Amino acid sequence: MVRGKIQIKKIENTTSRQVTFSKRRSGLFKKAHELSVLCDAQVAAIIFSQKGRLYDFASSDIQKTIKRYAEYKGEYFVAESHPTEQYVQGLKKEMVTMVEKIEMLEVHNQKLMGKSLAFCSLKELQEIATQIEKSLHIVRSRKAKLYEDEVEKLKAKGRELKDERVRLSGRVGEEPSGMPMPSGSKEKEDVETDLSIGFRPDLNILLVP
Amino acid sequence: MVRGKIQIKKIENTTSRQVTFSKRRSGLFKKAHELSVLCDAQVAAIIFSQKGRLYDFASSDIQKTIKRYAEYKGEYFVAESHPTEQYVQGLKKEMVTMVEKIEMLEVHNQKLMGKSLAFCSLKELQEIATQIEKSLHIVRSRKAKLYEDEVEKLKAKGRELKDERVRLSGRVGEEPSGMPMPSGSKEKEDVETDLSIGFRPDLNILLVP
DNA sequence: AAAACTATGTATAAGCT
DNA sequence: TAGCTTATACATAGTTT
Repeated sequence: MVRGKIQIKKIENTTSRQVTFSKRRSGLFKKAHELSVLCDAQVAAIIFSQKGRLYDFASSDIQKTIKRYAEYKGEYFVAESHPTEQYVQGLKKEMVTMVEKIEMLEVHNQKLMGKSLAFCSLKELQEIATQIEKSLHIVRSRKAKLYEDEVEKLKAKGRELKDERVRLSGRVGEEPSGMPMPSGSKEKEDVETDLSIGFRPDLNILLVP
Repeated sequence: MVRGKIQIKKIENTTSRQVTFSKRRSGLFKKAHELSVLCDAQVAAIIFSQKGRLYDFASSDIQKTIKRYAEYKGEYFVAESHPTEQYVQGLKKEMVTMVEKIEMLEVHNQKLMGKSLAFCSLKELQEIATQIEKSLHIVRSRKAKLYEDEVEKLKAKGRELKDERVRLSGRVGEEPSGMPMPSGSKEKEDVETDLSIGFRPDLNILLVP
């Protein structure tokens, strides 16, 4: 039995509040349903209880309704745990960093290639020149090393061939009707010349520091 | 006077439907408000009329409520005009391109600085060396040009100062009781020394190619 | 805690202005 | 079209089971 009209303010008694919540919640959803049917309207209602539990009602698909609301209002609502505007901002920030890095590298490259020097100070030019000289030295050393290795390989190959020839000569002695061999000195010259040709033209450039 | 209980189905009479919509809508919002106050709940209601007009109610900020709903359900609601997955994919693709460019530039830089040459062929080393030599030549030319310009400027300044001195000497002759002036030769020496000091130490480095 | 009850307040359909 | 009235249906606070 209702004693009199109630005040619309928070019900302090927990049990009573929870009961009222349950009753009025279903009443609200019933009214929402009736409104949607009677008047052919799209209705959605979302209720979070004091304890944080969600109750919802929608006359049709609640997602569609919320989406329609978002479009109507030109806003959007995103769960924190999903790829968000925040995430996109992060990507963009990263891209800005990368663009800066690319620009930095390009400028550095340009300077190392002797371009875009118009606004360099003498001091800066000196630093660049020093760096380039250092680089040149390293590259030339590396080239020289590679060349030496090649020469060593060729010499080894030459000795190998010479040994082979000696061995073959011995066998020729055993079998005098073998194919004719060129004289030892000529052969050696030829081998060295042939094998050197591929590198000699480079030597002036490669080995003059 | 209500004749009897009504059927919950669409009201066909347009006027009557609109009146009912208006009445029940405000009734629903009133109930929603009461529920939120009595039970300390977070309540939001969204209604689209048949004509597509939006009416909403929220006990607090409706955006917060919808966002909370999105988080609770792990869903998100996006207006069509907002950044899509497609857009994010585009950004990522761009980033891949940028990463590749950075790597390419870094490798190029390294080679120009004489690093990471271990796997370069002789031919490649030669190309790098040629590039570096070209760069060095350009940088040195530029340095020489800058230096020449500085020297020219200094010479001009020196001439200017000399002229000034000559003029001042003339005036001293007109007004013998003026403040004492240093001797002409001493002054010229001082000026030239001062102006040169800033550059002379660099000259040896700058001009020796 | 949940469901049922019931007296009473509230919402509202239809009529009226 | 809107606002007021009023009879009636409906919702629900407080109580009981």
